[in-house]
Amino acid sequence: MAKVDTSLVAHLPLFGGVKPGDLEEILREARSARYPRNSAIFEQGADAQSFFLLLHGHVRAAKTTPTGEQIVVRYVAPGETFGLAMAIGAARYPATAIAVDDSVALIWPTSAWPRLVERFPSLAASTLQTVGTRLQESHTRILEMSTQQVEQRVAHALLRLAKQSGKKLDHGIEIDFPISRQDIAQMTGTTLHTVSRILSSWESQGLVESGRQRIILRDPHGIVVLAERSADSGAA
Amino acid sequence: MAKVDTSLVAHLPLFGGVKPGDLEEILREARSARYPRNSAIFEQGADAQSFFLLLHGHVRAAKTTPTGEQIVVRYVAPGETFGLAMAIGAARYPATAIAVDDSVALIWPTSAWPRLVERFPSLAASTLQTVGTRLQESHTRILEMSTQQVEQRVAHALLRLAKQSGKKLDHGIEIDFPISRQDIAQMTGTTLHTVSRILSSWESQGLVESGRQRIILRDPHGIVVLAERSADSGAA
DNA sequence: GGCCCGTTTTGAGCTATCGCAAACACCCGG
DNA sequence: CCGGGTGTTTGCGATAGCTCAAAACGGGCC
Repeated sequence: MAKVDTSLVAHLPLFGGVKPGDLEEILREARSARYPRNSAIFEQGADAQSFFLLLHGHVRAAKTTPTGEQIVVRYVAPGETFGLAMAIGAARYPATAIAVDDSVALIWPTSAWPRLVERFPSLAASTLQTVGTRLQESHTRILEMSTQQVEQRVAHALLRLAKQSGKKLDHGIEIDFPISRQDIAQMTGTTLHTVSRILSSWESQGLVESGRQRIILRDPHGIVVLAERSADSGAA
Repeated sequence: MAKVDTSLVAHLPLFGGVKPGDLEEILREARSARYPRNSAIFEQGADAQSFFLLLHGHVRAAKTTPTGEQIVVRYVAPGETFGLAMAIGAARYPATAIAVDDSVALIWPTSAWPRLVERFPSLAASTLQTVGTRLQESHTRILEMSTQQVEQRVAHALLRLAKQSGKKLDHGIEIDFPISRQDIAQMTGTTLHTVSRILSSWESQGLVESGRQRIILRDPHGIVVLAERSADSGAA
């Protein structure tokens, strides 16, 4: 088990109220692991034995229905925690986590959590913040799904991805990991067909440039305009 | 300010790790207030000056878009906390809270939160659990909105309301506060018209009995069956 | 007791989006 | 360099649910 350099993670909000020396103690309880692209990190319904902090790569958290339909709960970017089932009192993971790119994560055993929060109460506080923020994002997503049309929802989704994991190019912003039409459909509550049609249309308007599991926002502002349009006035 | 009887609230999960004497200290920081039916407790966007524990009545938390459309985030039942913006690091309320029935709540000033969690770390832990549970419910709701038809979503919504706030009658379960077709529409991402049609149809099948802001589930099991039906086989 | 207002019901047409199906493009491995 | 497979595009019909409209209903207030 390689020792983790504290400087890599010290600035994360998670460790907000933690002294550098203490940070080392926290990290000592973790190990790290590599996950190749498309490998599963944990499966929905499995025992929540660990929680994670992503160091490199990108992870997709997805939830599956009994009938096999799936939605993408979120994409995890480096510096974010995931698999926090235990902190919220769940014994099993409520979703499946897949590395969408070669990824590296720190891993703590779930059993270490009670001890850690007792010793470092600020961990509970910052985790509460994190989970609270996700709850708000969740509500925003519900609001969008309830009130907006598919095109607007896709626009919002792409803008969020760009903000979270966008790589700035001189001719736009590229989403920095492989993402398919299907994935976007599962983020917005629609079908890959509809997403494909929308992206095709946008491409012809010069708003995006896209290909196999790859999307570049050429005109982010134009997409913002689309996203905020209140359901009338389509293109002629 | 009337003193609050600790026995009323001691059993709540929120106060799980708190000693009875300490509980008294926590309650001393709170005041209580009455909210008449249909009055606002706080407005979306307002300064989050307080957080609340509902003692009696029912509260609807709703989120509004810039264009005036609304969704119901959740209904709060007695014993539940709401308005926790501060715990999750928000300076303003992300939703509006309305008493849907004459209600009574305990109120703490937001400013007391840091002190309370420092003194009683278990508060942070139990709040984390609460928020985590809500996050999961939120994800479930997104999953439903993405994969189910309106009728199933309405069925699920009513079953949840019945579980949370159902009053058992000999001829069914009544939802124990005034709730309109519009409210249900805003919980499920549809329109009051569609909800009305669905309830009419259910009524003719003997599944429910309903009227002005009033719903009784006459055949809860039948509704469960509806809720779980996988999008095929309608009635003949 | 009658009136007024918010809620509910119901009809009829419309359309955004789905579902199915088929052709296509691109990337990787051999 | 070619073959196979996954991901993407596009056409076409079907439809669930929306929108608009109007009437009926029910309760509380004066």
